[in-house]
Amino acid sequence: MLKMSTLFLRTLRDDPADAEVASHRLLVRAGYIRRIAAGIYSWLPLGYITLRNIERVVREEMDAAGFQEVHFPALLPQDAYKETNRLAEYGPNLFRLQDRKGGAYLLAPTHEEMFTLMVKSEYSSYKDLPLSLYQIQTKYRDEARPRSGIIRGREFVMKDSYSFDLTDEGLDVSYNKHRIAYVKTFDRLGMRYNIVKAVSGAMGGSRSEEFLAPCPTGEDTYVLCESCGYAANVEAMKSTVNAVDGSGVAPMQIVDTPNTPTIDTLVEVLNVNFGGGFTGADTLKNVLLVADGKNIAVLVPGDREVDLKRLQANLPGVEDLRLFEDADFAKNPLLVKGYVGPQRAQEFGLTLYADPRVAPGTSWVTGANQRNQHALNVVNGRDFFVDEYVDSAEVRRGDPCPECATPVVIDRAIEIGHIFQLGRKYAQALELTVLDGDGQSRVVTMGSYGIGVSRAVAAIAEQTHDELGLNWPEEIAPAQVHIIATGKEDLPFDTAVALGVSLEALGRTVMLDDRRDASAGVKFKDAELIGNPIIVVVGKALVEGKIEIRVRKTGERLEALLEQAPAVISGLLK
RNA sequence: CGGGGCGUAGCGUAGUGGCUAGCGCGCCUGCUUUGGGAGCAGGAGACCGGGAGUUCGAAUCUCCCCGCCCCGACCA
Repeated sequence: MLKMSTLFLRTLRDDPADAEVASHRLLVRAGYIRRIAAGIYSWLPLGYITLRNIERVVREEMDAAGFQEVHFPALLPQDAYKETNRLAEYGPNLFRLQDRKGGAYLLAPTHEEMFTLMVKSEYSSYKDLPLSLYQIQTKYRDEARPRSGIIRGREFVMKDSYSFDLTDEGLDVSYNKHRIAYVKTFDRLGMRYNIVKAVSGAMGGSRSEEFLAPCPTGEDTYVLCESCGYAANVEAMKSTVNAVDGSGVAPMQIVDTPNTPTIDTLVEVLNVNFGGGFTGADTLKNVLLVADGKNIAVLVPGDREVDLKRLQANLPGVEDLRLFEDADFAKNPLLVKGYVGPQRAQEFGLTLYADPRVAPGTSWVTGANQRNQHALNVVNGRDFFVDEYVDSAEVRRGDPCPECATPVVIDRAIEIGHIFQLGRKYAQALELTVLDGDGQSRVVTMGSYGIGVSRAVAAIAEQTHDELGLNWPEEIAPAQVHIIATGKEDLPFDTAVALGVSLEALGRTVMLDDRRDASAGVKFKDAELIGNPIIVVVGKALVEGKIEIRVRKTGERLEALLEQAPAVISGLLK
């Protein structure tokens, strides 16, 4: 029983000045966490109990799925990460350090390498597969910008699992087992979430999904089709636009459009000089970029921006992507800033990418590659030729669902889990092979699966809090029942202790506010701030032999006779 | 890394060159109080983020550094 008279806890009446998002504010105010440095937090008793409750649920579900728990050090030699090139890939995001002999170490940002090597050193036969291992470990990433309290820290607790299979079909099975285990886990954690298609990215691999907890303070943007259930990270959203017949379009025509370097100025001049009815959507925007040192052009409708994240995610292998700068224009005098058109892209040495919205046969107004001139009736496939179609335009609310064409909604969310078919990249690099039934050496295929455990504390707080404070689901609250004793006599305090003992005998976790010097008001406020699901008040109603029960989530209040109280309270919980 | 904001007691804050740096919460002592962050009285707690400078005099002005928060770039 957690007794508040001795609990190491100090709640704050005021919001901390350096906390903005609700989870951060409330976790600090309620005495769960304290900041040590940017993105680095200490856990006080209430916070640590909550964190361990989440760990417990995660562990139980992983074990139930037949995955086996191991544990690696957070402090590791750099060697393995060198072999997989992740030292370079992580760059400055990696905490690096030296031992006294000058040996190169790091604080692990994730553990693919170590798991791969561990399996390699123990197993060598296909008969040992499939295998899934996991750990719950502290990870370190030197984020450029830690933010939102515990949502994005530089030190965080993560559950990471890895599956090992001989075949692609086996990987699918392992992947699906993890997916099911994750659904069970997040359901038990009382979270609202969507399973969303994600981009596999440079790591390769065929399948990747994110578990996103919708929340306005989240960092991820995703699209959701409320009709068919399609959900995707904006980067992974597919636009489906069909080719049209452009054969009837009048020939391309070059017109003078003085001082129209932007879409807005162009549309204005078009409407004044060339008849009305033009909008930004009729124009074609030619965005010039440098991709790993190579000049490329991306075509999007003029009323949309290029989403750089989305573009990069859909250009596999490209590591460095940036917009053209003045210096780049200076080096390429044929490319006229503000008047670039795709008509001579290949001639100019540009690889021409187009968003699918710029479909074959569509006709556009675009730059004429001459200052102060634009071209009308520029038809894709007749007047310019796209090298490759790539989803790159910003995604908007109302865009058609790729599965059923219903307008999609866009929402923000916190990523709480990610399941990912890694394929053979790590096994190949670190030579994890097994012998198959024919005695042939085969590279193992892997999956990697993560749950942000400490982040889940914040995500749940974000989703469940109200204006009074935190408001935990019962599986993870510091205690299921929060008993408050009021008054100055011994009776309510003794009664509260006895009630707590009875509840614990029924398997319930109990927190008891037995502070003699705190007023009832303080105890009520603290109980609401701390956010345990059931608040029991032992006080005034005691003269009638009753206690008062309040359900934190609903605000519902009821009374129970003392002798029936344990059963009644317990009955309110799962 | 670019842009913006901020750094005064455990927390929230006032104080734009001039007395001993003020207030609220919290903390300690005593009395009173005990169903919605109680009252009175007394008290402890701050080299005003650090350094250098300007000045008779700096929390306050200047420069440098450090730290924190927000937006963006980046990133799970």
